[in-house]
Amino acid sequence: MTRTSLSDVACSVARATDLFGDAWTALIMRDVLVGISRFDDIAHDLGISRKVLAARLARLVEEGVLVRERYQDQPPREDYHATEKGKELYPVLLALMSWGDKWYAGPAGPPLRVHHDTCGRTTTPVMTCEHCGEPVTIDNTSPRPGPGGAVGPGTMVIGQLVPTHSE
Amino acid sequence: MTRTSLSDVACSVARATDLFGDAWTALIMRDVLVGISRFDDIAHDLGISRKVLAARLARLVEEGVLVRERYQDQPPREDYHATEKGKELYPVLLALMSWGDKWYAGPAGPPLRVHHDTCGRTTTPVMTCEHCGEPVTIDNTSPRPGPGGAVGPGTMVIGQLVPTHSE
DNA sequence: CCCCTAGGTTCCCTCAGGGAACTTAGCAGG
DNA sequence: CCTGCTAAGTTCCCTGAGGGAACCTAGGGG
Repeated sequence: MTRTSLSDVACSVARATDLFGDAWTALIMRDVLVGISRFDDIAHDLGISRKVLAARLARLVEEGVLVRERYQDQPPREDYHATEKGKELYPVLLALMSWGDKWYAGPAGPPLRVHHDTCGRTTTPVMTCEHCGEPVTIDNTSPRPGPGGAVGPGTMVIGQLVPTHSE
Repeated sequence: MTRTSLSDVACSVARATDLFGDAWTALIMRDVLVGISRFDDIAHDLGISRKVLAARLARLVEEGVLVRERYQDQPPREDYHATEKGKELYPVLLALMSWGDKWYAGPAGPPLRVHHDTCGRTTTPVMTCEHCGEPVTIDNTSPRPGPGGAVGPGTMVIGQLVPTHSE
């Protein structure tokens, strides 16, 4: 398939998707971030093929999202931990989880809750503006061309939309 | 491949990933949300195989994320628009974009900026707690079992982690 | 001596994705 | 009238990625 590599496209969604837009990668990151760090544990937890898991982990290490660390010497054993870059994928997982909770939770409610240690409450995370703190939605934002080029899939349209009408 | 359907797993990340954890789906949603609504336009914009695009659109309509609407009668032509459920995927895209901007933007900066109409500024969206408004990160949160069952991949670990030590 | 554990690698098979040609249906031009 | 264009798919064949299970390697332990 060669999966049409998207990393060269001038769109950060495409770049992120090139790595993260894989059924397993998100779940592997969830596991690692939640504390499941060993190969066999992840494999068993997800029911993923060991071959695919090895490939995904190698890719994630290569991308600097995970690090492979030796946790004992005799015999040598390695496990995986999130780097800063990896930890910052947490909001993506939260966004996915919130959406899944809202639209797919059964009558019993969501299978998992997130406790916000800072304020001591169960939280539903919200995407807000760093400046005003108000929620950011599709309806109260508009795309603008950025400095990093405005060509390629998707971005091309922004150049057409914005100058004419700010919709 | 049958891709090991994850929708039956008691984890909202897995459920969302089952739909969204696909290289193309995120990009299709980005296009539709940004105003690219016609089949040929999306196909051309993304460079996606028409066969796969038809399949993804059908799936998204089936899931209630998009609606197929007739925009002219003679000849009959249909395009695609996001439902409320679809629009709420926007935070997921924003999270992906923010992450991609931070870690993959070239020296020129991000290819696209988001203008927050509410406050009139270019925004970097942040995941915050709905209660206290403070940022939500992996380090200041802890997972708790929810009402919707605590079995299945990933969730099983929460039950082991939380009662013993809140790490 | 054999087996166990942990972290992979190798094998074969199937099926999803890529790419391009074909289909359908109305309208437009010569 | 015949040809061509547009938009939205559908069909075809081919490749290669994912699933599943067996195998490999290296250090302990009984």
